[in-house]
Amino acid sequence: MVSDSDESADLSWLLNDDETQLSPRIQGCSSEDAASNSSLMPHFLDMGFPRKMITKAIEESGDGNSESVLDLLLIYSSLAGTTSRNEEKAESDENSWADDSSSYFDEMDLDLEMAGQDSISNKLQVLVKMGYDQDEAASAVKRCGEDASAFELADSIYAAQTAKEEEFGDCDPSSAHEQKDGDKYDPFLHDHKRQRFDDGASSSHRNNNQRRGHLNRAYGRPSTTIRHHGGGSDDDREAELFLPNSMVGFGLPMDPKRQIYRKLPDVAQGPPFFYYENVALAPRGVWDTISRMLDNIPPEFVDSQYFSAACRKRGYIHNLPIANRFHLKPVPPQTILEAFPSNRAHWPEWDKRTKFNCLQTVVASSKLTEKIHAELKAYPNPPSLDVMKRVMKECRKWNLIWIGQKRVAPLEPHEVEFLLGFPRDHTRSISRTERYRSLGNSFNVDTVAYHLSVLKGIYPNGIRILSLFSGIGGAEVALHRLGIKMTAVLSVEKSLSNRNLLNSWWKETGQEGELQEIDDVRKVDDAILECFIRRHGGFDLVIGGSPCNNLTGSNRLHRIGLQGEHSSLFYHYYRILSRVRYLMGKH
DNA sequence: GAAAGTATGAGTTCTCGG
DNA sequence: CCGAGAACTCATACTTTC
Repeated sequence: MVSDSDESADLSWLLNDDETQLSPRIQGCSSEDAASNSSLMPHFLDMGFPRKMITKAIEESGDGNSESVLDLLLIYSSLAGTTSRNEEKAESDENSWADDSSSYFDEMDLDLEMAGQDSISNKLQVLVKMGYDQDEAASAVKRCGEDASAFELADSIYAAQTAKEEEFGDCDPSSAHEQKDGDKYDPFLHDHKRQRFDDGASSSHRNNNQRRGHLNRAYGRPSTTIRHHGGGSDDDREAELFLPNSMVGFGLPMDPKRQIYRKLPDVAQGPPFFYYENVALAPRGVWDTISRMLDNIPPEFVDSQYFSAACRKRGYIHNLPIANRFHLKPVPPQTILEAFPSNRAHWPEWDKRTKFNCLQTVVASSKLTEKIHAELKAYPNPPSLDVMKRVMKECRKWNLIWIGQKRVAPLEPHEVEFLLGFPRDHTRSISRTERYRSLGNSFNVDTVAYHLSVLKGIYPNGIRILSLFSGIGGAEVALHRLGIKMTAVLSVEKSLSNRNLLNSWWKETGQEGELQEIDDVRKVDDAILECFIRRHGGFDLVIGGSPCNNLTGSNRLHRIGLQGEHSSLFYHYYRILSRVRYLMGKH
């Protein structure tokens, strides 16, 4: 859920005013002094990084440039699994950030090794608790080795079970390649054709071989990513973040058997629960960074085509339970013609689409649809293969529907609302252009509701939420449709018209809870958070999707990654979540 | 000044035939 | 296994219209 139209992000909260003059000054003096005197310190402290970590990062960065310092901090965080949550521990434990820089990485590695080495009996116990057979668990240990984490072991058992199912099940191997419309759910845990994400080194790291070596060694620990253990030794490879071939996440409502089990790192245990969303097809390394910042939790990649008649490939990082999810009712139409039956009469046979592509923020011009109409009128029915191909290309690109003989048109705003799971005319209060933009930036309600459904049992008396980048209120609508009462909502949204829209919806739907709206994530500080926590006792859920403008392929001009003007607001999501955890721990 | 209209690819993965 | 082509993507900048 993003409102990015006018969201101009600067990084002033982590930069100093005279940051440009900072580097020569730091280079001039030596080590600690420069670091501790640096005015970058308060900014990074504010983000929740431990003081010693920041000192180390400033020293190591050499040039004192805030971006490279931030990069280093991200790496350290991933190595140490450190967030502001264990800030006090890190601060008080002198050894955790030893002054001897030469031993720094060794210590990190040691810590991680220790963390990964639970006793075997403990792991077996966990697996049995997860519902696995003792024998299955034992043979998984044999397969994966004694160092494997409980999560890896569960992965292995699951893969073995699924392999067995496919071997003896009723799957027709010949149909395995007919998954054009994605009705075959590859359990992504043992999909060998998965796309590969970068190893986590951002472009600014690529020329630093030494640093990258450390990164490769430590990144993708069992606790953070799924790792394969094939039978042969050459099947073993470095753990990396993968984008699954079919994005079914941790299981789908219509396929309950394909659930996976996961164990979250202790630091990630809720409450507060959190839920973060962004585009799945981001530039290399982006999801690695986001995952590292958010407790090293692997993203759940889901294509909303499994929930509606439109594709929407998104990644979600959250610490919600994943057992006993349920589907929002009524289940929306799953194909284009089920969604818009009245268009069937005009739909030519040669348009084989059953799903729309991703609903974006702008729609086709009338000039284009007129051109298509003119072209089709000039030819007999059916048109030549060549014309057909050209028309279909435009139809797919712009999600056009057939509204008359040889006539196509873009979806109406209320049709987009319908496909995304919003009530009709949810966005009627804003201009047509703005409706398309806000809807294109929004959640798919059914998908998000499926993930959030587990909260219903946990919070029968209602939840208190912090909604960042609220947009048109996809999270709120999802919770409302699930029948989860919102006792208090702190919503942050840049666009005034979207804020008004959410406010109207809040009143119209008779919400009893309190809705507080803020216009900028950069304004969300401890004072605001503490005020809410004092009034309401805390937050149960921190939810939001930060701007994707600099990540999406649709952006031809500024697809520059997480450091982009808009997408860098992700760091505020991280900052605010960290502060919420810290402040709630204090109370 | 707000709203609507229009031209503007790259980067990456997927597909399929050899 | 490999390579060429198809397919897809929460958009931006500028102009025109109202």
